[in-house]
Amino acid sequence: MFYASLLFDVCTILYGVLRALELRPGIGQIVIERPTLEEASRAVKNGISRHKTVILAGNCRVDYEGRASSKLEPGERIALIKPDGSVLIHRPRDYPPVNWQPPGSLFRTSLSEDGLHVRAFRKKEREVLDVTFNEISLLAVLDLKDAGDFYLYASEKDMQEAILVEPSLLEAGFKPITSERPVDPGFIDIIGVDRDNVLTIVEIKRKPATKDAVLQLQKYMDAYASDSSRKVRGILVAPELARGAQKMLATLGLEFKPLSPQRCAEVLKRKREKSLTDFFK
Amino acid sequence: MFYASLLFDVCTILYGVLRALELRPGIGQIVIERPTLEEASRAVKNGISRHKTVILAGNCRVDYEGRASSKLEPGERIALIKPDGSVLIHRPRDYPPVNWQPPGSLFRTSLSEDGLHVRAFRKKEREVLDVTFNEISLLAVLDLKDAGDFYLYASEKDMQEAILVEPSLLEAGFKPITSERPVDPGFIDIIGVDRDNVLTIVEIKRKPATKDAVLQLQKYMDAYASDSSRKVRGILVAPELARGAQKMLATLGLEFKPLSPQRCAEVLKRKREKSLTDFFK
DNA sequence: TAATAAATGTCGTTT
DNA sequence: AAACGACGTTTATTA
Repeated sequence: MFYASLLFDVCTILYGVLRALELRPGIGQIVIERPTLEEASRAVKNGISRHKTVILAGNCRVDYEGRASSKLEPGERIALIKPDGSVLIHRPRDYPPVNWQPPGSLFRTSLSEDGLHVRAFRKKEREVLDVTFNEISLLAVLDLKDAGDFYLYASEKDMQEAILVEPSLLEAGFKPITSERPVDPGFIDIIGVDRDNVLTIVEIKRKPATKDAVLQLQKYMDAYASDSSRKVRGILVAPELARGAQKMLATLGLEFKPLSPQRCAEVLKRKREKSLTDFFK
Repeated sequence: MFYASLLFDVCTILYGVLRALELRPGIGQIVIERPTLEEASRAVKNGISRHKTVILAGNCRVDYEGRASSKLEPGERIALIKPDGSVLIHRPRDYPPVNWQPPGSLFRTSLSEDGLHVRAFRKKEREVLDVTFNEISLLAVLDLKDAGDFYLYASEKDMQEAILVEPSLLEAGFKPITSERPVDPGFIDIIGVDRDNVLTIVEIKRKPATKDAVLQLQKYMDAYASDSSRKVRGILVAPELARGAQKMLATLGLEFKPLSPQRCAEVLKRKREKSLTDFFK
């Protein structure tokens, strides 16, 4: 056990020495556990100037001055500095960063008797973020290559909007009248009339519609059937019908229109592009 | 050079072996560069179950399914997993995470031929975040201790609100009438009457008030003096008066009330606590 | 550049 | 549990 520990320390020291001499080939990243503040200072400066992604973990205090002021007393946190000039200070809890600076920030790194200062400031906005580390447990300078495409498919709300701007997504001749109409149990997604002027109630689900969804639509139907003897159609819109929903739908005399959130997203995108094209011609 | 590289590799391997055997004493954190997926899997599982903070950097794809759906194609990112069950996926650019999961998420980590899967899900919200790493450049399991207090001092808006809910912050007997009133050049922060029913215009600054602030208040005064012969008081509220402002203030017959954003923040906090107390009694 | 609307907004407080 | 408002909101879109 003792020898293992000793061996480990020897390895760690050699590792550190070689790292400091930059003798490790072809890595493109720097990772140092418990670096000295001097080591960290050099690496951070170098990393920021070369537009790398820098991670610092350790004991720090944080001061912010801008639209408001804030002071965060010492504790162990993670600082994430990105090549685009954004900074995030994360405590070991909570989703939002406790302090931050948006992209475009400028940096000044310095050493003092207090510790390692990293200052991120935006001149125009007159905002300054100051992080002072007095102990660093982890330093990482990473060279992240990320060109992956990001696709966000529509939420239920977006599906609703897609049908409103392109009613033929539901069926030819459909005309929306209102949306988000409050009724007894909740909100009807869309109310409109079909090509034959028949009142049509639309319930939208972005996932395979279950029996619950069918019942929900039926409730809305009941609310309308009660105060009117007019014929009313009910259409359930969803990417697909879950098992069991088909039979219930048929029993209640309701209809189903398959529509995927992806499709809606595409239609909305095309509409936006079209309106942009129209604007320029 | 060759020997240095070789030596480095030997150190790295020994380091890894000793790490795997958990023979390193008294560190409380695990940091591995370019771990195997198996190593990473074990460490991540262990780290999450023991409520540590986990950082993973490397090539991954991300899928989200919940209120919306999203797909992020492969690229190098940083995953931050916190002890409170929050997850953040950060690309090497942008302030907001490209994907995330709020606190309270549950985790399932697994290995497949695709790579290392980390799934963060919230059952109640029916939201699932899936991150799949096929290559990991850095793994860190940190034991962050953070009990530091965070103080956010009020913004100007908050100072306004503090005076509105606790008018005696300005002076005894003050009664606010309107806030954010639009006038010719902009908005008057607060209009009210003092204990003698004299119309009072209040301009708030969260920083030492400069001559500009005095002039701004004077403009508002003029706007009111023009259509009324009533006596009107003008009070500048700020933590202090900047050099030069004192004389101008006296010349124009305006007044100054020192008030710090900190003080306002305290008052607001106490008010909130009080309303909470009232609720329970 | 300023104003407006959307967000997987999140995060509180209040009803 | 749902509703309402605030946020150092941030972000993108549009005039």
